[in-house]
Amino acid sequence: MAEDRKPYRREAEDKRRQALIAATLSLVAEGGARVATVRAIAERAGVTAGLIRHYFQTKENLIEHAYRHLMTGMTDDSTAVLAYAPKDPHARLAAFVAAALKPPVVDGEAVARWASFLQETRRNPAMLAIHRQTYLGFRDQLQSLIAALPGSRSADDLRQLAIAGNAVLDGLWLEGGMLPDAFAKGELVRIGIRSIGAMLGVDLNYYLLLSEPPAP
Amino acid sequence: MAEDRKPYRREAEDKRRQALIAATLSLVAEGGARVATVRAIAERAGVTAGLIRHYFQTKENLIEHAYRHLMTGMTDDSTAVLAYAPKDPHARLAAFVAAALKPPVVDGEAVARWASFLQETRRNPAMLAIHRQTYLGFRDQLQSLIAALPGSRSADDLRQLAIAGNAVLDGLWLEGGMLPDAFAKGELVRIGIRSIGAMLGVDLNYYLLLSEPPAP
DNA sequence: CCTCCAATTATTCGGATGGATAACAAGGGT
DNA sequence: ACCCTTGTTATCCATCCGAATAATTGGAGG
Repeated sequence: MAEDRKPYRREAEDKRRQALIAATLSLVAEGGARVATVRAIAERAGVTAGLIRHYFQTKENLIEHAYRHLMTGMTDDSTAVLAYAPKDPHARLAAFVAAALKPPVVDGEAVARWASFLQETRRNPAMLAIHRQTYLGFRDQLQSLIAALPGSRSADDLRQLAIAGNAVLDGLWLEGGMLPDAFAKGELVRIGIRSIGAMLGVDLNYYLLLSEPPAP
Repeated sequence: MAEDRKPYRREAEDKRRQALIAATLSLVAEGGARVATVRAIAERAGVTAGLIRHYFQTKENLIEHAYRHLMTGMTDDSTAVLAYAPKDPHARLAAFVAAALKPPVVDGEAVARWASFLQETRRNPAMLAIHRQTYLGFRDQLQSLIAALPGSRSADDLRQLAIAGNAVLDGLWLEGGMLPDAFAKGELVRIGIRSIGAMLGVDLNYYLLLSEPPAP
């Protein structure tokens, strides 16, 4: 009997966990939760199925880690633009809104991943906690950008504007990802800037042009 | 051998199909797509698993029918209010927005169902077509309500307002269903009315009060 | 160069899944 | 009253799933 045992390298715990999470996310993006089986995940990560349980108590635990990774990553993609944004609060808000309505944030695969996980939040309290945490995190980010605008607003006013602005971004992100060819290039950004500006009583479009001069 | 064969009644094709679709939706709402197996669906519908293939070529086909049923039902719940709404176009729009942001439209189970199906739209063209059709149907409904307002708007303007308004409703519907206790009673309606009104330059809240006098 | 822990693979298990086919019977047609 | 169509149940099948356990081997420490 020729025993051909798969050769392997030992890797750092962190590297393996990251690889398994990445494999999970890519599989979920392609085929939904159905195809993200322990065997498929392991194969994509270049290991065998048993190893998953060595790093995560259960498959659900791996799913939770992948979900948190996905959500914090998307928030980070939106907030990253603030590092290079101008100091003017209007321009900062405009840049944030625009970033949230363009690739890589707006992306069909991201929507598919997000939806796949969403259904799990109903019966898994840990997943629901991650959802709440990341949703409120993004909304607070938006709220602080609004609060930085000149003029004073009541706390209740700020809250309502942040919820509404977040809803616009969510809705546009969703449909832009699901039906990309139903919107012209740049249309989502234009609509988002216009409507959030209208809610705040500010012409954000002007400031967007300031922070993003047209390419020559 | 005591042969206990399950007694049964023959039913009209339509009745059986409806029962199977209803069973599918209720199962998906409770436990996501994972638990909506042919056996579970059949049991909830009071039949045996084999019957599903008698009415639907495959399980996917049943899922498609269930998805269409869900989506058209939700649109209908929102538009139903128009039958009793006043004639004033502002009040009609306000009533429509309010209906879309209250139960039974805003509902955690509905969000769960919707998300479960959403992931299927990426690889199943039939499901994507249903999504596009129902999304555009709802948006067109909103656009026609906006078009009925006094004052003339360009076609492009109308389109942008409908997309933005729809996005607000989508986003609020989503988070209201996912995190019901993160919002005060009536808060979603207030925010939706306020922000869509701001986008249109109209105080919709006034008209909402007109069409919905406070209960005594 | 050896040793030994643990990272990794391999094997096994009980059960669930969707689909296919065969057997049966309900109830309308005549 | 008795067919006979077909709605419905029952059974079987190949496959896959997540988890548990056993067997190996990589590679760091001495």
